[in-house]
Amino acid sequence: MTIATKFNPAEIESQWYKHWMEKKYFNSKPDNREPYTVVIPPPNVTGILHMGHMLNNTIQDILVRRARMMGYNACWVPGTDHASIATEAKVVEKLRDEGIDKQSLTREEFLEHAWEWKEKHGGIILEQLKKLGASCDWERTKFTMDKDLSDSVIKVFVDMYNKGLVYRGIRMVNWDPKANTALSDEEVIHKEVQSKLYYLNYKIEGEDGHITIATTRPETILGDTAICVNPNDDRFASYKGKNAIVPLIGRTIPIIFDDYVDMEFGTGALKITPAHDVNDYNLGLKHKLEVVDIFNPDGTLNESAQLYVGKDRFVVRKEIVEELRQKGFLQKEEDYVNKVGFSERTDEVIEPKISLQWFLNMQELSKPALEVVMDNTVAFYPEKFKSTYAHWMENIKDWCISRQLWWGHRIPAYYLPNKEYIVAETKEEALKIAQEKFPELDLQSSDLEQDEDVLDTWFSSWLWPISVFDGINNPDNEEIKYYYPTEVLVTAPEILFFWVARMIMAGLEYTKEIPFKHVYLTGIVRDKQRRKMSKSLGNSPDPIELMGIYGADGVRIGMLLSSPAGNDLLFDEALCEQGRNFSNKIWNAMRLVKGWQVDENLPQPLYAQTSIEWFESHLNKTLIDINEAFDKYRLSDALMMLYKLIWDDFCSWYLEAVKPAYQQPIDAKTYKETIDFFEKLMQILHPFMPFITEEVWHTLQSKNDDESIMISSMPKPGKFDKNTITNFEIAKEIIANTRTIRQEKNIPNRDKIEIFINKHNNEFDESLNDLIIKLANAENLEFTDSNVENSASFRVGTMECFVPFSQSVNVEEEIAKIDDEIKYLEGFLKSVMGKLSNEKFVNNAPPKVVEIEMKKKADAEEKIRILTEQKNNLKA
RNA sequence: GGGCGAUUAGCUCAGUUGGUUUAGAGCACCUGCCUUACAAGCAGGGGGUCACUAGUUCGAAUCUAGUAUCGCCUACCA
Repeated sequence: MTIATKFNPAEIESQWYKHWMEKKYFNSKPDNREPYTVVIPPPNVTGILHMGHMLNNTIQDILVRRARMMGYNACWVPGTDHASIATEAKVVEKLRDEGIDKQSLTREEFLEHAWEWKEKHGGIILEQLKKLGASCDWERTKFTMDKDLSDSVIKVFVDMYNKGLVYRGIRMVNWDPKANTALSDEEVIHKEVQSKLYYLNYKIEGEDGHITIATTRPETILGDTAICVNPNDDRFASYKGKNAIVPLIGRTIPIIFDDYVDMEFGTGALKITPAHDVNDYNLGLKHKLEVVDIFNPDGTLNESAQLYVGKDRFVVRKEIVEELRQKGFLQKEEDYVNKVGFSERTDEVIEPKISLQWFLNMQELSKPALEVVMDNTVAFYPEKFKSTYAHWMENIKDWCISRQLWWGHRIPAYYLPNKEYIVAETKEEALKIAQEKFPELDLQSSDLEQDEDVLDTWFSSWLWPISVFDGINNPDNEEIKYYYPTEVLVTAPEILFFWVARMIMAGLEYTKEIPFKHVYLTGIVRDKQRRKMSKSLGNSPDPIELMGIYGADGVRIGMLLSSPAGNDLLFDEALCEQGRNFSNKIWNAMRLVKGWQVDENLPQPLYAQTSIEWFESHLNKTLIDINEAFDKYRLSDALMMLYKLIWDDFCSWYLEAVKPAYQQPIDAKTYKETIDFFEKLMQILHPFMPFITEEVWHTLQSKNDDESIMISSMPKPGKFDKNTITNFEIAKEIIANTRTIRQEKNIPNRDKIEIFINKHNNEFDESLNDLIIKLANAENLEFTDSNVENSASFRVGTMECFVPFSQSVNVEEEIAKIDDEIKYLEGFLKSVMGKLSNEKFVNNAPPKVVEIEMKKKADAEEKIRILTEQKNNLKA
């Protein structure tokens, strides 16, 4: 049997994935095992796989595969969300390219195009996840606009309306003039921008004087309905009861007084535009000001503005400044840095706009959702996000849930000819209610007009852990009862509020239970310069290409190696390279083992027996540590422990130790143990590197078609013996030291050396001799009570080891080395003595600590004694 | 403006309720090796007054306060 010297992932990865699918290993049905449920954070249908998905889904797959091997009924539900704004924008753009204007289509026609687009592109990302090895139950794939999920959304909306939580109202909302829709506060990103502060003079009515205000938005003066000053500001006291005149349009507006105004800022006088600024809006309400809305939904000026009608707000800003300057209203302009809101989806500058929208009252919903996180019923990993969460939940505002779009869940509110409206799950039901409520109207179905708007996408995502199991429509169904609450949600901290918090609220409201027990927050994937990876920067590698180069296993390892929970991951292809190298190391270890001839009659050598005992203990101990790391979601730690266990301990020490001489056979017992160890290591590694582990597991020992590492039982840690591990460590240290001596003294590896050990009262496990002789390539190992002439020496603990060599010893060099060691020990001893000579330490420190210090002292003194003696011998 | 968090080796990070040989890992780096599993490798090695200052303590990377720098969240100074 010949095995390629270089591991080639491409060949095996697709083959194994196909095999797992055919065998339905990813599929889950309720049974009597304990469930381990994970719902995928649904990527949106416009997306293609990026590095953030890679990290996120790798983590989920690791957790799910491990749970499956540990005997849980693991179920990972995949799916996508419909992404109202992003998808609608894509479809509109595509139609425009085809020369079709959205406005020329009916809602139904447009939706047909949208569905067509979704069918074509919506599944790309899920297909890409398969390349990564994701062990999702694909038969459960959901989409937020599937019939059952849509019904859930509508049902919840109606229910919340009936409970008085959903209401309709005129509010200042975040308006995206590009997408032509309102947004929630969470969809607005505030950025600092360089802008200008314009000082404008408003004439005082019936006087010669003027009052100067400062504004960053001169175009909004056309919507001004007051000027406001602080009542405590003496400069403006004389303006009480007077009016000002808006430049250019000559509107007369009152000068009002409110201590909201900051006397220190600008001129101390503030222009009030209630229609286009949240604060102004509130002041407007308080002082009963007129509201003049000067903008069209697309950000151009409307008739109410009187001037510049039909022109874009930013064009108008430029032009109006010029006009104001020319006509003498502009006193001065200053550079100014302020924060401006941008749409998360379209990057358009948000326009605060008064409009009639649907809102969800968050006050009551947020309270229990805060509690369950604070008391760790829902545990956050890392825990630090609890405080961020608390801060948001304590300052929560109502959620604007309506969007002026077509793609999404249409709001089930039906308007009647008398301007009343009915909220109901279907038009028929609405009609029935309306007929009962207003019998005098003699209503027909055709009299009811459904609200044109759709719901925020998050209004469907927040039900995800419930709705994928149809728990809203059928609260008592077998699946929701079995799979819910889910185990862990793996997601990015960016959507803690958008999504995580709201899922907890929905979960508690509709199932009376938390939706997940743990929330694992991953870091954000950045490039080496700490920039967030983004399409516009072009700094994100294509994951599919990466997997082609390094293998899916390699990329998975690369993603995980350096990404502790909650810390941003500075992605570097070198990490994937490390992953690939690891694959290759495993591959070659397999080649070595598979190349051995087994001789049934050969007795097991002592060195092999010792090594097996050690590795068994060491493996068990490490497995305990790995399991602990998993319990704390410290996945990188777990991986690193495993990485070292395989590379350093198994390959570099164990295999080298048991490896038979060139072209010699190995004894059957050692061979079997080695295969066992190798298989166990592959099983422990499988969640991290599913493909290569399956391949190696099958190659090591032929398995039948119905066996797979992914459904095998995860090894459980057995007993380990501390002494066995410590003794082996001593042997390793002796061997490493002899290698250093070889290098220093230019003793070729193939030349045998001799080793003499002066134990100086130490216990020494002589069963290690055989192993040391083998790995140090020694002729023999002897014990001595005295100094060994003409040799290089080193110390392991308080044991002295000598390696004689033929050339004459450079005494000065040896003495210098010993002096260095003594110097270090003396410094060390001094720090120990500092403690021990301090009465307070001896009296106050726990006896155990004092004891340790005493031991350190004794050890250091003994070492110094030995070294000094050695030095004297050399001098003699 | 408010809140949260960070600062440990060239880089990315551990350091578990203050004490375990005067700080650990991976990568990178340096030296020597094509030693028949692996140069995508092997063997060995160097490298940090734990941001700064003061304090608490017998003892501080770890606790407290302040300073500096950075990051994230949040807010109505036009």
